[in-house]
Amino acid sequence: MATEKPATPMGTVSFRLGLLGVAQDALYSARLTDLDLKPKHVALLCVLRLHGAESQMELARLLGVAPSLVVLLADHLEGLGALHRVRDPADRRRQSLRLTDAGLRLLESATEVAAQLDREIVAGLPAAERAALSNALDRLLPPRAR
Amino acid sequence: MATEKPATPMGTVSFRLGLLGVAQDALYSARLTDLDLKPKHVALLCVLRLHGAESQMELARLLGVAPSLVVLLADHLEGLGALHRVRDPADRRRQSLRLTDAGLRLLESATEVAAQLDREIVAGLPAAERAALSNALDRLLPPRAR
DNA sequence: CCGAATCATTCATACATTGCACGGTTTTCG
DNA sequence: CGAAAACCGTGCAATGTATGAATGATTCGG
Repeated sequence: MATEKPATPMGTVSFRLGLLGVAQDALYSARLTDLDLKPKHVALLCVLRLHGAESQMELARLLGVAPSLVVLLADHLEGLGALHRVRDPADRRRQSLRLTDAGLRLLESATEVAAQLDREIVAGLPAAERAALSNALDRLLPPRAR
Repeated sequence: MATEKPATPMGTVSFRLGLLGVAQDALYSARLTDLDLKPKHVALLCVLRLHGAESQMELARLLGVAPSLVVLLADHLEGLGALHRVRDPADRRRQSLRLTDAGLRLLESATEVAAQLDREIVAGLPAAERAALSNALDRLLPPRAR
């Protein structure tokens, strides 16, 4: 029979998920240095690409970070020419963040870096397990991030 | 057929693993406030419990953090009465970190917190997928952490 | 026995993130 | 219509986390 009460958190899924995820984040961050990006910048680009966002506030909510951090992330991405800030004419308090062509290309590069990481990391997993992992991640990811 | 080139890193396992893992780490950290612990403290306790360690240097290597951070983590845990520092008589440069009974109980509490998180998080997963996820985490975790 | 290497520790520093306050804008409602 | 309240983005100070370099004690190699 399986262990009912694991002796340490190492026996739980959530703790190991945290360990692995944090390591993964650090690794991805290291691989992104050439692109002058951090995982959070990439996350912002992803949301912009996949959903779009009406305002920086909405972005902050979707990313689960403070609005003032979105300012800094957007500042940096704007500095890279990855996006424009456009005042929403309907509500001039809001800034619409628009992905540029350069931003799209940057996102593609970041995608390739992540894909390369995938090749290295999940190489050792049998296909069935890999699919199950991918599936589980989809289900567990907070809806706001999708 | 599956998508050959995902449009964003959101299509990769590693990126989603990072997102989920970082979120998981933050959530676990929040749940640990009552115990006055952080996930890193728990990780240290885990290593001590599961493998033991001859020195703080070895601990740093196993945890993948700077030796100077182990000092701070051990300071805090010693303050909680979770462990003792004992000079290794064979090599008096080294400190042997010994788990106390209180440390064991603290680790058990931290384990229960993680187990509760497991119940909440993986509740929505079918048993087969849950097992596959657990299995995949075991395989992907850097050996040093096990 | 002496110089190099090792360990734990301290310190200064870098970095990410947050909360708060502020100026400009919109909405609510008397 | 107009004033008060709410909202958005931004700047700034503060917090917490982690690192690398310097220090002192100890051990190891030749």
